[in-house]
Amino acid sequence: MADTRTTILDITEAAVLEKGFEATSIEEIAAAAEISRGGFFYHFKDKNALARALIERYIATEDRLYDDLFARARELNDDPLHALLIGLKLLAETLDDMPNGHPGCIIASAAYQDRLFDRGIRDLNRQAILGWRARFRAMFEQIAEKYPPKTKVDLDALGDMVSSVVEGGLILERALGEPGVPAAQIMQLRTYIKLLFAD
Amino acid sequence: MADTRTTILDITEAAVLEKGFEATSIEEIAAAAEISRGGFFYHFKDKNALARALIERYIATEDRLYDDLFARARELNDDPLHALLIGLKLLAETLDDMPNGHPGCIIASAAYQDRLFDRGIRDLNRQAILGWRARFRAMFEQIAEKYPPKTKVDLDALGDMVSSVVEGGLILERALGEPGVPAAQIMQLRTYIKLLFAD
DNA sequence: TGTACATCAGTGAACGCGCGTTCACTGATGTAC
DNA sequence: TGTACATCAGTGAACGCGCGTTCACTGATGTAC
Repeated sequence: MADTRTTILDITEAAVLEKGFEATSIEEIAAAAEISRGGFFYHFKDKNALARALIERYIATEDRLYDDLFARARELNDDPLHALLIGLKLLAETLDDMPNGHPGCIIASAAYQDRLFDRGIRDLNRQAILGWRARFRAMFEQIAEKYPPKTKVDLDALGDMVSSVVEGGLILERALGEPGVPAAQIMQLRTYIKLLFAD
Repeated sequence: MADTRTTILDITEAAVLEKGFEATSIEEIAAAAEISRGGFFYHFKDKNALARALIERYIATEDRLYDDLFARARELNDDPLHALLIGLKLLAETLDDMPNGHPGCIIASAAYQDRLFDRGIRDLNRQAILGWRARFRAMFEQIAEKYPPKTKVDLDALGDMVSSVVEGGLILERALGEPGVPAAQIMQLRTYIKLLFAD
């Protein structure tokens, strides 16, 4: 079996996606990991440390996902615009393939429960989102050089739109109980980018 | 002074926007309303009834806001496309004028804490979002009739995009501590619609 | 005009439960000499 | 090869606090006759 720490993180991730961080008790995590409540505190000094570890792990995974996806897209087509359009399609497919809710929810939960967490965790969240803004902004700059946009456009806001549309889509998906919203929203963003840059 | 029930709802709304529903205690609401904890339960049978009343009130307000905004826009320009573009600009301005966080947060909180609430509240949330989808879808249908869209487009997903972009923008705004994100995101959506329909 | 009763809008003490956290202790494994 | 000690990965009982909720009671206002 995997080491207990990883097991705890896996269990917590699933529980948080299902019902949020505060509603997930240490008792329940410990039971699922088949250790006692006391045993849990051997691995994490308190509940905040658990949240931090979870978010750190999620951000690392998400960064790797974006790296892979857009590198793969770039291999398929060397043009910056077409690579991004392919990448967004791959992203939409990936979002659809995540049956138990995309871990993006974890960022959103943290944003909505930030009173529970300490400053370090809020900074983590913040840096992750700024990182994604910069990542996509860089792509858009490269594209804009080759394909002058049809209208003047705020590239930071456009870079944010990836995160914004995924997170917003997740909220609708949860509220509606209707899967596939984030993927559909990403495809809308893709159409927007196509209209904005392609001739 | 306003009646106590309304005072309680106002206090709760502000507190929920600041830190979420679960983190807002009845003790604290009662203290701010200058009544005892027991007195609170004279007005609301339990905490769930408070949540329901808050969300009902929010949805009604939001519906009225959309009614007003797009009616005003339609008065300024009778063309369906241009009316919508004006309406979105007005919406962006309204979002920027809400200093203490837009109550949209309340829908998002409810989506992220839905384990806390009963089925009735989840249905309320669901119906509200479906209502907004239908509202914007109707506008897009009217527009598409006059201005054939440049690409095939899923009008339901496009209708959802208003909610999705506002909610997603709110998450970024909170996580970044950077005001103005929802408005900027709405302006991006506006550009998309312009490129999609206008010649 | 006075009396009896009902309703409204609370008070404030008490209860019980769940939850995060602490702490003394334990058995298994690893390391030094 | 055996002994002593340290570290790892826990156990399980106990503590205390906050929170939602209940309940008997109360003073002010309204209504019937």
